[in-house]
Amino acid sequence: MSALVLIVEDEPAQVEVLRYNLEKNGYRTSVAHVGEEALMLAEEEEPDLVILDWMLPDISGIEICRRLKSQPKTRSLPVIMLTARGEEDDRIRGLESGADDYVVKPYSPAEMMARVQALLRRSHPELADQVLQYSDIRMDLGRHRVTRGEKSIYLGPTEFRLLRVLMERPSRVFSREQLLDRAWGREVYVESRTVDVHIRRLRKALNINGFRDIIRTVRGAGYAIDEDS
Amino acid sequence: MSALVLIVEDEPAQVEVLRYNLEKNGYRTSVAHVGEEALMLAEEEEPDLVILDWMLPDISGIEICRRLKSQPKTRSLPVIMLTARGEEDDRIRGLESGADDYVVKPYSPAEMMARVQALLRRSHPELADQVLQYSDIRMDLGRHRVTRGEKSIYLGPTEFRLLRVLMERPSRVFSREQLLDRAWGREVYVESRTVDVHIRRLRKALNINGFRDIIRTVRGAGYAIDEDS
DNA sequence: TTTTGCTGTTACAATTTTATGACGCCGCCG
DNA sequence: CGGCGGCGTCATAAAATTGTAACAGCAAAA
Repeated sequence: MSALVLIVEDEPAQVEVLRYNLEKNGYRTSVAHVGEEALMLAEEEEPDLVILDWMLPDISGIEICRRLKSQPKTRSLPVIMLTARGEEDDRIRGLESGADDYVVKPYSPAEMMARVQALLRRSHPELADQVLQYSDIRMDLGRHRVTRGEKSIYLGPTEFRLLRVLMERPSRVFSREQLLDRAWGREVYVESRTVDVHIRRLRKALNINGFRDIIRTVRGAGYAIDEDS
Repeated sequence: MSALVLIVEDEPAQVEVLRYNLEKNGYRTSVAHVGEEALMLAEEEEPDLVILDWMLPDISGIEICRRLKSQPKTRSLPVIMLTARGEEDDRIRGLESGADDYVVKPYSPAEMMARVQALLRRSHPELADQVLQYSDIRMDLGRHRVTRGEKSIYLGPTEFRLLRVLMERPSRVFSREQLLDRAWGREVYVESRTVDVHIRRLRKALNINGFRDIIRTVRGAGYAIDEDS
């Protein structure tokens, strides 16, 4: 199970940027467009973190933050405040209201992700592991676990490293030599055909009960992990 | 999706050279002629890299670079500074202002492309794959994938290499011998008529559902990839 | 118009590349 | 020590790719 992040933001474009980046990093997301909804979802869905826009149609971000921090159930829920300008004043008021961190717009996605991870590490260390995700496959590197859909996938060490290499750059085709380099290590000498066998083992594990094969064979070139064919 | 490169340059001729070369390499481009526009586009369009001329009508390149580097949102946006002369002084000031690389005019397009790719590889490895593009055909070499319009085209290894050779120099006519050299390799001996057959296979794959034939036969000379007939 | 030389197409067998199943070795843990 | 899981290699089956020959069409030259 991965961390659930509640996004509270009324601008659809902003929501999409956040959602895209969060999900790419393996977090689940939930969205509230107005303040009331935010308070409700914070109770109902028990998110692990909230990204809260300063300006909202109904209740101000500050007020929401204050209310979250006054309720026992949501008190320890980390909040990242999203402010339009880096004005000192806003920053102070934001932190006074109990926000755990704040980010000024415009921000870089990487920066935001770093802060999310930092806060999560503080509150729920077990949720902050690095996770690779592609299509319905999830790799939790910290826990060394792979899931597809809801199913948990068991992989041997070599298959795990192999999948990791492929997942780090989805769609890219890796030659057998490149795969040997990256998943086995430079100084190991094994037949390049051995890769075939491990690809086969990986496929077998991944395609457990009827899942579509997600590893693409490129004749004369190598393998890639890919949505289609 | 390919990388978007913002060109900031007031001289139309320079812009065209850059644009032509960037697009040939599969990048999308966006152009600003003056500094203000550059800053705006850098925010609005979220380019993946900026090529920034030193001398501009309004704001100097250095100043723009400084501003880009001072904003959180654009801080990690790689900048290539374009300077008129290779004066040491300018170079130092350019790098001081935060540019990630600099190129002196006159430069070779190949050099510029190499630098663009190097910087992209550093910041967004997934966008740095080499892509050949001509008309509506796209070849993503890293993904080993060819598309025409929205359709994905499947090619065998030889057809893929053959198309690559043709795409690297659109409109140029290659004799069968040249094609054998480049797509098959020097030391292979095969009948030159074999090229015909592979050209046929390539055409068949490329003209999937009603696309116009883009391979031009030049009687007595060879083949070329070309917009018309 | 006829001839001649190229090119387009198709079918097919040979070759190359992958997929798969089996086997034996090795190291680790009980 | 014995069993087990993981790994690399091989042998063989299965696919995909490829080179050629043969013939039909077509274009340009005579």
